[in-house]
Amino acid sequence: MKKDITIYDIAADVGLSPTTVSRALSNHPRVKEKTRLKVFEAAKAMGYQSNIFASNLRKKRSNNIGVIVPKLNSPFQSSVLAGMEKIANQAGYNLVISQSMESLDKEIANTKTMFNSRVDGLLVSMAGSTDEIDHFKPFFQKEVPVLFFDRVPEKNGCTGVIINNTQAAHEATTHLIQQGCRRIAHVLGNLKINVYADRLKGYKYALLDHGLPYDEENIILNDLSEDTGEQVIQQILNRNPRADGLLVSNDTCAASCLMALKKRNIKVPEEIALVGFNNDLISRMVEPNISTINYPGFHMGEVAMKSLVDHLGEGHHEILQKTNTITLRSELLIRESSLRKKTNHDIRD
Amino acid sequence: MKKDITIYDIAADVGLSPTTVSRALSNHPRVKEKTRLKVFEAAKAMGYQSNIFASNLRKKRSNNIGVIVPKLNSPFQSSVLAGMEKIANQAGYNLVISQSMESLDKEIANTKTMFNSRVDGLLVSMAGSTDEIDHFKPFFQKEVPVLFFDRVPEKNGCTGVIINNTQAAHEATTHLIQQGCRRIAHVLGNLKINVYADRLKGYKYALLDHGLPYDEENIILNDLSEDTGEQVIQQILNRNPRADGLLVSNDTCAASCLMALKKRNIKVPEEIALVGFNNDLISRMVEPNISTINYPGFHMGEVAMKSLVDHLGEGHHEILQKTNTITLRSELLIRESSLRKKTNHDIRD
DNA sequence: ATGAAAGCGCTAACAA
DNA sequence: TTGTTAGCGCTTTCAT
Repeated sequence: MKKDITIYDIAADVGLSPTTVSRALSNHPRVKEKTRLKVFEAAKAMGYQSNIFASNLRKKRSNNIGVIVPKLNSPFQSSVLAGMEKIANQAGYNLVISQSMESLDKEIANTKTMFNSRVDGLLVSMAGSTDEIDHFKPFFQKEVPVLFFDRVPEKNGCTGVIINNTQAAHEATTHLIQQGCRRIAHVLGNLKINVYADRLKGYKYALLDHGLPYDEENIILNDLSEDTGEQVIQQILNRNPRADGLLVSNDTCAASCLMALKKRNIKVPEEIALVGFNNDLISRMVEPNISTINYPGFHMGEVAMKSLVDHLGEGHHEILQKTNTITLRSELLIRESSLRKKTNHDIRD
Repeated sequence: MKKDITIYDIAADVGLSPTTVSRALSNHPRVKEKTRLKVFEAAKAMGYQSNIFASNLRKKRSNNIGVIVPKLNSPFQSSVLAGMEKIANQAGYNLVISQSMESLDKEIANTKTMFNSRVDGLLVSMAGSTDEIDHFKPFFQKEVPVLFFDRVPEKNGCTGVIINNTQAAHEATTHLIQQGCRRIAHVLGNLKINVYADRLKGYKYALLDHGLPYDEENIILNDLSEDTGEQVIQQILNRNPRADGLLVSNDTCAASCLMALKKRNIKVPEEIALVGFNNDLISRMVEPNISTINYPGFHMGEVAMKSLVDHLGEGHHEILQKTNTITLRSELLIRESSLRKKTNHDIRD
């Protein structure tokens, strides 16, 4: 490997000090325009590449932002990441991404790695099995900003970007009730996760608000993956009277349930009305279209990254504390899978 | 910000030289076990965090691997990334990810950023508008390994991980012909991209092999996004006689086409048989299920990252040259959308 | 098995 | 506007 060109080489070449070269290259205002140009020219001619390691060492920052997600290959998470990348890129930050695979151990390991690689900030959507946040302590202690999104710790004092899951589930459940459903089953992921715990609350409250009984047997827990539908529907059919409404916590599982229902010639929405979550592509593509909660992943990514970047840029360490939680708007999209009668609700999509 | 603990602090504490502390911390063999333990203990007690910037500066490597994809939020790309993350994580590398948004300019900018941040290696799936690879020259010159995946440059000499797109399209087209299709339309993305150019070849050869005419009007180009189906079907219906087979270059667009067909009560597969690409979730969820090419995204990510990591680990700069192209197996999954008569082909899924 | 010394390339405080 | 000086914290010869 041949030796890299350094600012010393440039300095020697143009007859200036390394300091001036450094300043010129970083567009420091107190450098004569002519000097600046001369330096840039020489740098280009000599094939100079700034050594970011040295710069990092001096400046004590990496220009990297870490992101830890449960799984990279999920429609929601990848939308979030796309939004984050957009903003980070604009702001001149690099994105270092890792996945926890829903495992606390991996999340801890990833957090450690992120800390050791000295990211300037960390964005986290927590793993399903995570029930404590001790592993973020090093960040807190060192005052490296940590911002949670979507799946946030219950503990107070953590900053996060979320939607109002309680409200969303309440709205969806209410809608089902308005469509005439009286026995609504609710399919959820791990209740340790705020997202699902909150939705369960919203579901309960909606039942309560309409004088319907809450029955634990209507709560079905699984990992919401694409092949869970059969089992969900099986479980529903085992009961008598069976459910006439189904609120599923993501569209993949909702679509899977729909398939299982269609296989058995159970009419949707007439016999069982169905509402999903996320507004994934699939909810628009299956037949009937699945009513769903429009969950703004891309936007959530943008907002989360924007707050972090602003925070880093301005250097006040209070903002992130002040704005403790950012709640994004979500909305129920009513489609064929739950619409039994025409109402004032218009189908919007 | 209070001062960080350094190896000097530890050295002072345990009464050793910084050198020995450094060696102990990196498990150098020529350090007495007892010393090693003592150092680790002190490090832990004092809350030491290795300064990776200094280490990078000395070792001239970042432990980061860069990845540039066209879009983060695509089912295929996010699977690839998941596979890459898995391997990189295991091997102790961090993933720095950015997206080109299908734009050459952004790809160039991202490449520059990756180069400046001194990633140890780069994985790239090229943007649609990229038709030259000059922007990777700095990497080539500095012998930083660059490995392409899926969308690779036509130019020889670049290492890449791909599937045999020509063969895949050939197989799919042949299948449609065997199902009795005689006028097969082919929906593709930007033909600058090897992926689509190769598929077009495979499609043509298959027609040729079966004595069918190639008609350019059967080639439909668009961005394969979720709302392209209407337009595709419109275009097909404008012709007389209309197509009786449809090969679409991804499942999202295939599903969209399917919707448009169903809307018009055109029977699939009877009137128009349909084959997609990628084996995305959606191909299994719509009705009828869409026949598709199983495109191993996750595996492609694993393989690409594995080759890169191996290459970096072993330090021989030849391997990557020798194995010029790794071709992964893909396969046609025959489902309802194209199966007109029972054959020996079993429906596998 | 341990240590001394040098330097990776940059930036920031201070000086001129 | 430019330069001098002094590290940032680590690793790596080379010596002991």
